[in-house]
Order: sequence, then C-alpha cells, then structure tokens
Amino acid sequence: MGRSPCCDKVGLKKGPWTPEEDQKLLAYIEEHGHGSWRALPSKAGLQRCGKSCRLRWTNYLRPDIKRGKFSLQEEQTIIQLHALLGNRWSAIATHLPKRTDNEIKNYWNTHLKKRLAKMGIDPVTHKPKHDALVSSDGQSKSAAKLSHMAQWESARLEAEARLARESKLRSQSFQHHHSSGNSSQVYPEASASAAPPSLVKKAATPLQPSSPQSLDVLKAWTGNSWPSTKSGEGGGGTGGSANRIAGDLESPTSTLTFSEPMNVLCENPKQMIEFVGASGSSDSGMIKEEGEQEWKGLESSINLPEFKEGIGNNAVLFTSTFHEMTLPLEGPWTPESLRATNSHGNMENNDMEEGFTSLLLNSSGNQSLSDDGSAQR
DNA sequence: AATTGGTACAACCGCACAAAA
DNA sequence: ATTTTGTGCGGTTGTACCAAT
Repeated sequence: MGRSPCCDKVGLKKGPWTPEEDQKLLAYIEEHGHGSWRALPSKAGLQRCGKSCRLRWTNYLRPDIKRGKFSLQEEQTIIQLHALLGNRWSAIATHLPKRTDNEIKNYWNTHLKKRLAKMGIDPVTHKPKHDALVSSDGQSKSAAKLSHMAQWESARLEAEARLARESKLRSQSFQHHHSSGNSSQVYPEASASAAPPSLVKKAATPLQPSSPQSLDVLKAWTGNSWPSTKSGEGGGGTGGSANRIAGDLESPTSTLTFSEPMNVLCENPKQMIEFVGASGSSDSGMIKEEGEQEWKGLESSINLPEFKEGIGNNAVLFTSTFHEMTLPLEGPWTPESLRATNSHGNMENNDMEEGFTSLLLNSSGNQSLSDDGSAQR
C-alpha cells in the first residue's frame, strides 16, 4: 500500500498562501464546489497540490469557521473531551462547531496542555501527576473500566463525526446549489471584508461565548445513561439505560464488546466524573452557542429518511443513540445543571463539581483543589 | 536598536483507511 | 482479490510576531 506524496511534483508551490491564491481557491470552490481535490489546482489555476488546497480550505477559508480566541466554554469543552478522547482532535472538533481540529489541536498544544502541566496535572491522563503512581487497587481497576467506556464512546463519536461531516457536505452542496451568484451567502467573511479571511485574521470580531452544547456524552454519562449505584438495579434483567447502551445501542463503528454489563462498568460514577473532569465555571455559560441551530439541523437531518437510507441500518441505531443519550438539558453544562441532573438522573455526588478542570479554568492563582475532590496537590 | 526567547498558528508530512478501479 | 486513488487524521515544523533584555 502506501502512496507517493502528492506534493512532490516539481513546480508546485509550498508554504504560506497568498491572498491571490486564496481568492482563486475561494472563487473556484464557490463556483464549482471542490469536487476532486487532486484535479482542483489545475482547474483553479493554482500551483499547489490538491492536498494543500484541501487543507487551506478546511482549516482556513471555509466560511463556517470561527476564528479568534477560544471562549471559556470552549476551553472547558476541549479539556473535558480531551480527557475522554485523548488526541482525537477531529472527534473533539465535532463538538465545537466552527472550530477546526487543527485549531483545537494548536490551542491544546500551546495553551491548555501547558496550563495543565503547570498545575501538576498530567495532560495525558488528566490526573494529578502523583496519582499516576497509584496502581495496585481498585483505582486501576476502575481506570480500566473507564478506559473501556472511553473506547466505546470514542467509537460512537467517530460515527457521530462522520455523520456530521456527511450532513455538512449535504448542506453545503445544497447551499451551493441555491446560492450561486450570491457569494455573500457562501462566504460571508470574505464578502463582508472584501478580502479573504487571511487579510482580516487579526480583526477583532466579537466572539459569542459558546457552550459545550454537544456534551450529550458527558451529560448522559453523568445522568441518563447510568443507573443508580445502588445495588439491585439493572442487574442483568430489565436493564437500566446503561445496559441499553451496551446492548441495543452498540456503537455503529465499535467492534468493542463488553464483557461486563454497563451498570457494573459504571459502578462508580464519581470516578467517571473525575476522569472526564468536572465542569466548574458556571457563571459564564448562559449564552447559547451560535452554532446550536446548526446542530439541531444536524440532529433533524439525521432523522431524514433518505439520510437513514443512505447509511443503512446503523442510521436507525445511531439516531436512537443520539436522542436517547442526550438529556433534555438546555444550555451549557454547568454545576447547576449537573445538580439538576443528579436529582433526576441518579448522580449523587455534588462535590464532583470541584474538579481540577474548574480550577484550571477559573483560577489564575489559587491552586488548591477540594480535598475529596477529584484532585489534590 | 539589536538580539534573544517564547508564543501562536498556518502549513506540511506521512500514515491509515475506505472506496473505486 | 488486489491495486490505486482520494481523503482524513494526528504529529511536527516553519515562521511571523511580540516582549524582555
């Protein structure tokens, strides 16, 4: 297998894109769509390889990209999802509409990772560093269970990401089809500034604080998908929602099988919360993410019969997963909302909100963590 | 004013995977 | 069934910018 690099042809330009090149690429895609990336450069009159064009488009020129500083909510989402998924940037990016995986990856590497490290938290495990040494007992056991959960969820997110992409593609081609000749619809940024985004990248566009509105995973984990930790529930019979997830709602892409019922896997919800990091900063999260409608659109698009048809039986499975794992929780994921979830959703540990993530996000100085809290220094 | 070190981010590289041939 | 092609993804590099010295 393998393939020769696409950019080793002589005469192809590398390095930073010029405004002229951006304009060419934008103009071409606006008129024709990108089609085959390999064929695009020659058709668009660019001395670039297709891959370079694709990257430039997906990471920079695409009209639905939000640029600028990450909001607190976005940081929170990234940290939580990174705790869950690791360096699965594309999966993380699906939960941050308008942000590219590349941007998130860069932001993690340049900001968040360092901040975590500075606080003595291992950016890989999201645990205080000295905890990494703890092994022999139940902790490692639950860590293994959490890892299983993470794998499963990770696979589910992959599917979600794929569906999101497909949906986006559909909507883009639809949009393009209905907007030819009206570039302002397709490229609002470019037309608004009469210059490609590269020329206005430093312009301070006010950012809408965003909420991690797609943290249905986390919401579900903290509530809906977990039966009570009390014994006797779930068992093996009727099954709580967690059992349903492990059984009926198997991830479309996951090949993982659980040897244990999910309610056993989730016997200690508190530890799971520690694992994913607790959400802290409640005061900033009351503004709806501007991309929410987009996501609602995605959700509804998943219900389209043709959409389901397109991806076969898994679509039904996925739709079911998507809805059932999402709590009816409006707005951001806050300690308050978690508490509310607790009262309905069987979570009983209010103290989890004092996790290192909240500390990280809220603090600049005080580095002490609550003592039962998920982390200590 | 020049140099140095750090930061931010765009872009590239190479691998992996799925679909097409 | 095998090979080729197109694309996605994560890791890494290059470079512009800025602040401190």
